[in-house]
Amino acid sequence: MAGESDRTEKMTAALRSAGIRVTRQRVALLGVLADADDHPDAVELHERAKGVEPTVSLATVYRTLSVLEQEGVVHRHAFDGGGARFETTHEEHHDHILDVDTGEVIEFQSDKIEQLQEEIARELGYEVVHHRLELYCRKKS
Amino acid sequence: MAGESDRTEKMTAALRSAGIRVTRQRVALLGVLADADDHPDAVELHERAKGVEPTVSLATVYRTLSVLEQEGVVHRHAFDGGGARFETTHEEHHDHILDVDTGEVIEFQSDKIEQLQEEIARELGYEVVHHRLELYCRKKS
DNA sequence: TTGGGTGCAAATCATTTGCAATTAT
DNA sequence: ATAATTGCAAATGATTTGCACCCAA
Repeated sequence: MAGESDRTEKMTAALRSAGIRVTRQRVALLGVLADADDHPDAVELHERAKGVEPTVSLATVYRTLSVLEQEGVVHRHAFDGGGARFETTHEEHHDHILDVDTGEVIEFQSDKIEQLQEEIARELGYEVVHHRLELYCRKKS
Repeated sequence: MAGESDRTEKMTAALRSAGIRVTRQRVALLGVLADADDHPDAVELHERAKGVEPTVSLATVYRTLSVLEQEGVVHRHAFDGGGARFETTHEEHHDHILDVDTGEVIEFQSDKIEQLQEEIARELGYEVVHHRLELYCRKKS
C-alpha cells in the first residue's frame, strides 16, 4: 500500500524539475488527475479536488492545468460542446471515440490512419505538427 | 452574367422552403458566404456582409448562421483557437489541414481513412454519426 | 395586417487576470 | 525573507437572448 500513485509522483516530479512550487492545492489536483480514468472538465476536476483539499479554487485548477499542459503531463481536449476536458498524458498516442448519447470517451489507436495522415500531408507539401481525430458515435443496436 | 451565384440561389431556396423569410440582411450574408472560398468566422462574415448591407448586426449573423446550419447549407467548424469558422456545404465530404503558421485551411478527402474510421468504430460496437479530422501542419522546408 | 426578424444591450459560459494576502522554499 | 502562488472578484471573448420596433409575406 504505497501512499501515492506512480502517476502522482511523476507529476510532482515534473513540477519540481520545472522549478515550480509543490503546493497543497496542486498536489490535490495531481492526485485527482492521476485517479481519473475518464476525461473530466475543469469544473469536475475542481469538484473532485475540493474533496481532498477544500481550499482549491477553480482559478487555481485552471492555472495548474495550464502549467501541467505546458510541462506535457496532461493533455487538453476540445471536444464538441462544453468546455475543455483533460487527461494525464500516457505513453502511446491515441485518438477518441465520443458516445454522442452518454458523453463517454473511448480511446483507440490506429497506425494505419496515422500513416495515411502523414502521407496526405506530405503530398500537399506539409508535415503534420499534431492532429485531432474524433469519432462521434452511437452504440450499435 | 447572371446576377446571383448558383450557391446564393440554392441558399435562398433553402430559406424559402424552410418557411423562413428572405430578408435584406440574410441575402447579404448568403452572398458573402457564397463568395467566400476561405473559412471565415462570424466577425469576418459580419464585416463582409456590412459591405453589402450596412444594417446587418453581428447578432443576426449568428442567428442566420445557426438557421443555415440547421438547414444543412453551411457547416460550422470549431478549429483549435478562436471562434467557429464557416463554409458553405459542398457535395463531397472532406476534412481539413490547418497551416499552423498562417491559419490557412486546405481541404482534403480520403476514402481510405474514412473506411478505417468506420471499421474501428464497428469493432468497438459503435457506428460513426459524424467525425472530425484536422491535421495541424507546417509547410515542408 | 401580423408574426417572424432585427438591432441593441444585457446576459451567458468557459476561461483568464489583477491584486492583496498567503505560503513554499 | 521573499518571490511564487492563492482566492476572490472583475475582466475577457465568443455567442446567445430579451425586448420593443420593423418589415416580408
